[in-house]
Amino acid sequence: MRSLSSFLCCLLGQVHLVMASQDAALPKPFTKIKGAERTWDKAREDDGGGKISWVKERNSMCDPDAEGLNGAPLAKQLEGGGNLELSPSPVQGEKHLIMLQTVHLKEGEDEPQGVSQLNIQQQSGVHMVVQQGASVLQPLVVVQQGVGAQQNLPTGVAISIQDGVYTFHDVEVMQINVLQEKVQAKDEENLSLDKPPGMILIKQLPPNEEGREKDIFTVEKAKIFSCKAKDDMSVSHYEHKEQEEQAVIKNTEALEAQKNTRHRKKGKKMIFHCDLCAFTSLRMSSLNRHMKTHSDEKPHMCHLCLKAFRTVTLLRNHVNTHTGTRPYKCSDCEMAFVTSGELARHRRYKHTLEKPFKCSMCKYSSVEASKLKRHIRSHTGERPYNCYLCSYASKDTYKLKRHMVTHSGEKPYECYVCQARFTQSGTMKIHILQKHSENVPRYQCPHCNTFIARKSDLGVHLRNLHSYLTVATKCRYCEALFHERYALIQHKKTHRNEKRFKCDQCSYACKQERHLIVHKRTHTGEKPFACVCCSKCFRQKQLLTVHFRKYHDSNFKPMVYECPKCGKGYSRWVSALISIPELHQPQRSSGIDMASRGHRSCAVRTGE
DNA sequence: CTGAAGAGCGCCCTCTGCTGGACCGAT
DNA sequence: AATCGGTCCAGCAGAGGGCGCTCTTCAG
Repeated sequence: MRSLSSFLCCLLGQVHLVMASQDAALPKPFTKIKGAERTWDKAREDDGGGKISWVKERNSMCDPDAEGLNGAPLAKQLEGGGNLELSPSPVQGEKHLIMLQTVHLKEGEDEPQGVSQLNIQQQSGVHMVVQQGASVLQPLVVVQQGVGAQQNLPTGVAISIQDGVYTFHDVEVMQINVLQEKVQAKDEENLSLDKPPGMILIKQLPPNEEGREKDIFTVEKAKIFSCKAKDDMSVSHYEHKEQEEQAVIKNTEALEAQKNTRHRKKGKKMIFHCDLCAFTSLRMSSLNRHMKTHSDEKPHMCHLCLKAFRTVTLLRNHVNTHTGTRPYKCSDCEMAFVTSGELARHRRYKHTLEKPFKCSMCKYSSVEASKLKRHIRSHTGERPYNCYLCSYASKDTYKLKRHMVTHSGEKPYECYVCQARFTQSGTMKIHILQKHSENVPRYQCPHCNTFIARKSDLGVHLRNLHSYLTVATKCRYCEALFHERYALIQHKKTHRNEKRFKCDQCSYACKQERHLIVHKRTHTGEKPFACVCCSKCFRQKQLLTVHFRKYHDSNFKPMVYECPKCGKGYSRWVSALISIPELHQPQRSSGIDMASRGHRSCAVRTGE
């Protein structure tokens, strides 16, 4: 299928399109509009290198006497069949609202009657015709039955003006309106590439090549309205709703001169369609009711809060929220709801567990279609909601909102016990549970007796200590091999209290290697620590330090521990302590009979 | 014209798991 | 005293459940 951009270029002639794009195969965050502004030459290239014809149009596209590019009358060109050249660039600085319609035809069905079949291009079942005799030239994009479906594209994609991707199934009538309107210089300044999806930005280029680079924005916002397009997952109402509304206003103004409602034959059925959006209906009453959605008229006012509503039903539902009236009560629980739909959905969630929306890629199913749509994003990776402060993009609005807290520094959740503040409610909840609850749940490791406060930390514990190591680790003290760190650590502890460092020259054994090294000096006679003052050598650094302080440091004042009973001084605190029998602490004794050397000696001395 | 039923969007919530800094005991 | 490693803890994001509300469709 030829891209619709080709069609529009075909239709508009020297018109520069800037459009929102959609990648149907791999949806991407649509807040970043991928469709870059196309250059004039690029547009020509995209159109198939001359396969597309161009039609020049004068002030009014409906003018049958308008000249083609080559100066021949338009009607003549049309009569000639084949290629029609359009060039809607009458006066620089004018806006256009193109009226396009797509009509699904059944196989073998001809174009609608009363339409001059100006077959601009026909490819893959899509071609464009121009309505004859209409007050406004209304080219129709005609889609033969099944064309859209054959693309296997998601339903509800009203139009995606990107090469090769656009579907019309589900959209019975589409209009692209190009309004002639004086352009303001300000519009040029406001021109942005970041137009929302579904917005077609059309630049009017001057007829001469030189002026194309400084083109004037003539067709600013030819909005493709489509209620169905809301189904498209790549359409962000979150971000573009306001812009869409502005576009609606613009188009509303544009269409002011036209009738609000028109009807058109589709086969033998009468189709009523809204001029302000793609809404269609077979019933006039439905259209009339729909038209109220485009108006601000809300005649039904709540007497409690003065809020106005379009319908009595809406008002009643609203008033019920004031009064707490919930007429629809669940028969299986205490829940009650304002509407029957809420009750039905509640029953599916809580009681019937019916989940009609099933994911084709996994076993997930959901009660609501929107939940399935959200779930599918976890398969596609689509992240439509972009943070404007960093590169983060979210799959739904709530996560983006939650993320924005990281920029504001806000901590909305406060612990009611210690007033500590948290960014997420879940974090606060676990804080209260761990810090302020009596029966704190702890998670026991299934492989050892370790208890860990948080499940997530148990996961870390399992990964670090109990995961299988393909390469076995050898114990540093023996030949044992272990594939699990925890087992190795436990094994090492068995070496902890054994005197595993043995002297090879005597029976000496010790727990620490450094002690063995010092001991071995008794065999070798090595005394590596020499005093710088008297050249006396020592086997241990500590002995040298004591020696230096005692004999060479004039500032050194040895600590004196005084016996609280007799006042005698001792060089070690333990000696003073054990001098008092009632304070005697055997564990501090190093095996030497300090008591006999302590107060007893003191008594001897004091007994003098 | 009205109301039920259903669809759709939005919002808020919980559960879950990962990450990195802080803390603390063992070495 | 320094280092290492395990646990504690808060921050943060992924995924999904549930409900409020509005709109469309359709039958009575």
